[in-house]
Amino acid sequence: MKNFEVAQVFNEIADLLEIQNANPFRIRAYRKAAQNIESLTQNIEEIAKKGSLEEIPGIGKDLAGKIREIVATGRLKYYEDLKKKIPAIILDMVAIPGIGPKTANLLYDKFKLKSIDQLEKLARSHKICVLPNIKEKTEGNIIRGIELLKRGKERMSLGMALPIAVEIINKLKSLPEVKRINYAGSLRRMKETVRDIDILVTSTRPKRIMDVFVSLPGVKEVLAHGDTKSSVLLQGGIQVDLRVVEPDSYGAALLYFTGSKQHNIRLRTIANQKGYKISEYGIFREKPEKRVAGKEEADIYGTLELAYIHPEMREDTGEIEAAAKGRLPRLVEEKDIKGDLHVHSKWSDGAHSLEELAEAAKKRGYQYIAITDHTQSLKIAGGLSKPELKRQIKEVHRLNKRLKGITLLTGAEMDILSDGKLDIPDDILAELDIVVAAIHSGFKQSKEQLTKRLINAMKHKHVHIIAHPTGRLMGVRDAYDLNFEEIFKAARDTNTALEINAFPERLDLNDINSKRAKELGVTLAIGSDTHAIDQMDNMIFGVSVARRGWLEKKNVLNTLSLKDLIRRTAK
DNA sequence: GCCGTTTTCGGCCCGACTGTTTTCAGTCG
Repeated sequence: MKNFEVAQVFNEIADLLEIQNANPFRIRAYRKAAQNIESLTQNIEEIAKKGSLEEIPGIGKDLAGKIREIVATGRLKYYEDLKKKIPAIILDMVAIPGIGPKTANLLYDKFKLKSIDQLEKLARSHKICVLPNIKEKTEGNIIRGIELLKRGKERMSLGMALPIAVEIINKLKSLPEVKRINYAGSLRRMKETVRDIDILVTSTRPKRIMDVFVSLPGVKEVLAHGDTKSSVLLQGGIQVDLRVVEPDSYGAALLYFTGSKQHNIRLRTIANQKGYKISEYGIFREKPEKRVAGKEEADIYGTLELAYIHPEMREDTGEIEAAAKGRLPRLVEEKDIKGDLHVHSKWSDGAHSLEELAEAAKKRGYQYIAITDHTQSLKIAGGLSKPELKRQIKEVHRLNKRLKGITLLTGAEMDILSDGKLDIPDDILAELDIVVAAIHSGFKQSKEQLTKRLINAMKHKHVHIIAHPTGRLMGVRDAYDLNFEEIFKAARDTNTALEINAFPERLDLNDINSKRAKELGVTLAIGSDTHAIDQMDNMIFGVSVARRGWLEKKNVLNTLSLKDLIRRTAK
């Protein structure tokens, strides 16, 4: 049983309770528990086995019992009973944007609906407006909500969202009315996927900014257009929310819109305990009411006697406690990265020559990059045979004599065969500076087999890094199931680095696994997996995962200088 | 349903926008 499966049950219970009009705080307790379980770095089954479920924040006696039942039987009677009481169509309706529990119940009671299609027909033929408080506009909203749902409000990758946000910001920046502007939300927290893009602006003339925003090119539909808050849909259904506040409220608003929701709730609770109130306009002393701060985020944290918390950590997974004790990690930054240890060239499936790659790396300020082309069993990617690899090593050495200010490291991305062996013999591996190993086939093996396969590769005396350890490709292939505790311990014991692959569809290891790996003393390597020069810029996404995993400079292999790296990788 | 240097009971973050009203409920973030 995986953590996210337990979390999903609790989230669905919360949805069901909402429809039943249950105590909102009880509903929140389920959602909070779900979120905390999802962000655990350890497997919930093992925590249950140890009997320490109630140490998880938000898990008390009752929920601990429910978790034990799920872990033991794979089911939860309470949840199944609840589902029986509520028609599935009501749950479906609540999933439509704009329809909440109240409206869904009302619609069901009146029409005894069987399907969403039926609801759409009723709305289109103006038969819903017989209900109280529903007129033509609401019918229109229901139709639009159904269309939105059908199109699917998928989360988009960070790599897709960030450039869109930057483009909109650049357009709005040119307005003289715009003072400060930044993106917020899960994008600023650099979550691997984001649902919509939040942008915050300070201005004393919000109306004009709103008018420009809702008529930007690319805006397909305006969802809301108020004085301080507007929402639009871009082509492809991407939602962008814009909020305008006074300059004095910038910090408070940025804090609020960056979230996460759980982080904000914790801060507001702490504020209450200390006699303050936080809103998006500032932090206020309650009696007598007086604004204390709000212009900068750091001032609000400061008022609560907390150290400044970087956006990537704001998930209420212990960062607030750490900030109170002054024990926050000093997060690794992009400028700490001294080189890239996962780069492909024309020799296999990359687009550029060794020389072009070296020049691009130098421009980025790197000291080194490792050329890690595929090896022979990965035929589809033009993997190198033993003689080809030998020739490449010679070529790299020859180039290094000529290159100034950048060093190419010899390397390869070895294929880990289905039995854990590598596809190139040891004598040549011994000549390489950096050996990266990865699984490219046989994904369907059992958890035990895959775990063993990776550990065998780590035990190999020449392997330095395991690339994209779980093999996931977002939207294409799920991560394969591994025993992470064993993998991490083996990585630590064999002095093998695990990769955070910076490719936006991979980001593998992810944030949660990286955090656990660090806790167990594993070193991580952030690799861009570049196949074309532009992709070197993806490094920022890998660094974001590292920051979300609380990693410091010392936890990341490629923050080492060339000299230290060579010393460290001499196995 | 959880939680406790105010508490084992009584709290639990806070505000904007919309559509329908004419002071507010519902929904959303």
